Amino acid sequence: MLDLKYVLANVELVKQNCRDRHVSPEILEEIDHVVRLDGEYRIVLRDVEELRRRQNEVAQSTGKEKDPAKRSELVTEGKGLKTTASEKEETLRALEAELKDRLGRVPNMTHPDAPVGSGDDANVELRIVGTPRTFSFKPKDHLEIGRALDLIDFETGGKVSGSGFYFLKNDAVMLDLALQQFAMQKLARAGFTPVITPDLARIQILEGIGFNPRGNETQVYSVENTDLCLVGTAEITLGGMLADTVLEEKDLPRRFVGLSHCFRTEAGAAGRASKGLYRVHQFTKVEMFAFTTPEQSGPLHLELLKMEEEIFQELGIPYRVIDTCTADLGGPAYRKFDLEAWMPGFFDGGGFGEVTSTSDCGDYQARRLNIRYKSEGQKGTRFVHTLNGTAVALSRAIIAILENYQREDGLVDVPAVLVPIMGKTVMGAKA
RNA sequence: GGAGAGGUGACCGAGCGGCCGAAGGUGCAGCACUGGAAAUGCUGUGUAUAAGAAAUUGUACCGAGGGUUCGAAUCCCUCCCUCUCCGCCA
Repeated sequence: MLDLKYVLANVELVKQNCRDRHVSPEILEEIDHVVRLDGEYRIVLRDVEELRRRQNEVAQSTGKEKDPAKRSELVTEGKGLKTTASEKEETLRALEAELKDRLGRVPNMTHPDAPVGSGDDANVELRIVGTPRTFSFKPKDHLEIGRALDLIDFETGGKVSGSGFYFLKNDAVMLDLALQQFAMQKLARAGFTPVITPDLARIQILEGIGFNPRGNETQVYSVENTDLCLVGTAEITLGGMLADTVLEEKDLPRRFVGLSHCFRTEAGAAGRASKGLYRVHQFTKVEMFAFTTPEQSGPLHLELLKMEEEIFQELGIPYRVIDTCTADLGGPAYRKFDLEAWMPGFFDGGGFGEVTSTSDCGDYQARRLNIRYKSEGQKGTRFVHTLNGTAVALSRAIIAILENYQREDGLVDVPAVLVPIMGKTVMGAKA
């Protein structure tokens, strides 16, 4: 959620930002509604506060008044005030709810260096690291490899849970667990606090992070008859962890690395690059999350990106770094970098596929989650900045490893850094 | 799941329906005392929001949401959470 005061003072900037982001035209109208509603809200608020002031005054003097006649006069006035006030308060509440609802739909402002535009043409490729391997044979995609080596079973996933679900088997299980270990250990060493989070979270927390659990285009599974949703990422639970708290500046930045299962309905994603493990309803993810001061967020964003790059460098997988254009930023993101790994089976002849991303969300999430910090010797509090970044999304990392490390004999080499964890050098060999 | 107890400020802990944004303590900050420190004493110490140059003043907040009342931290209802005991269970 943006700062209401900021929006009111910068209506044109906020609108231009929305145009840059190619959000739907209704959002631009929301901004006008916000301005209008704020005006109405202030007028009613003034009335309500005046009524309450008088109410308090009357209530106090009633208590002190000994003369029965005067007393009952005051009681009568108090009764009247109560009726008027409660009506006005209802109006006020309605206005406030609508205001917040509409304001919450407006996306975050954008980093001045983020490329403006939409689509892959507008995304800026910052660098390519590593060289895609040349195969002396025709490389398979991860689906073929997975089937041939009995590593991934989509048919059974479909039978048991529906399309988009799968069973990992045999060495794929070991690979999945090894990647979790690898990422967790690396980040713990780098000063991130390891956390295993719940896989469900309250609607309110989802909304604070910027998800929309309600509505038909939701990406989120909800649990019937509760206010709980299956999380789409540990970003939700990690961010929610400190909701409604006030931190000390000296404790910032705080870095966490969380593990959770991630559930996504992928509504409306049919037809998009969705082969095999690339777009699934459930996967496991190791996620970085940080709470910082406004001054720290920029540098820390680069730190998260560096971690993501190191992980893929150590795994020996070529990748490129994308500075995400305005239209592809999610609502809460102020700036976002994506890592796209080389996947030899991605389309014919290979291609880059997104494997991780890291976002600097500024105070957009902190405002609605009410996460603040205070500085020593300074009065008042400020909202923290939040950042998130994927360490490893297991599904897509597995694609990259299977496809990049496949051998002519059909087996798959284990990346060197994972050998000590997996305790073997080759995957898929019959025991 | 059953029975009971409880949720108050950074923390502990009082609180008769009006004088309670809330005693007292701890912690923290400043000042005094000291060669310096400890101990001691004094003073101050929530958040948000509106008005104001500021001092200050108004409003809201004692788990959340409703209700009773002229007036609720205090009474009633619902929900959430924590603790203890019993049952069940990975």
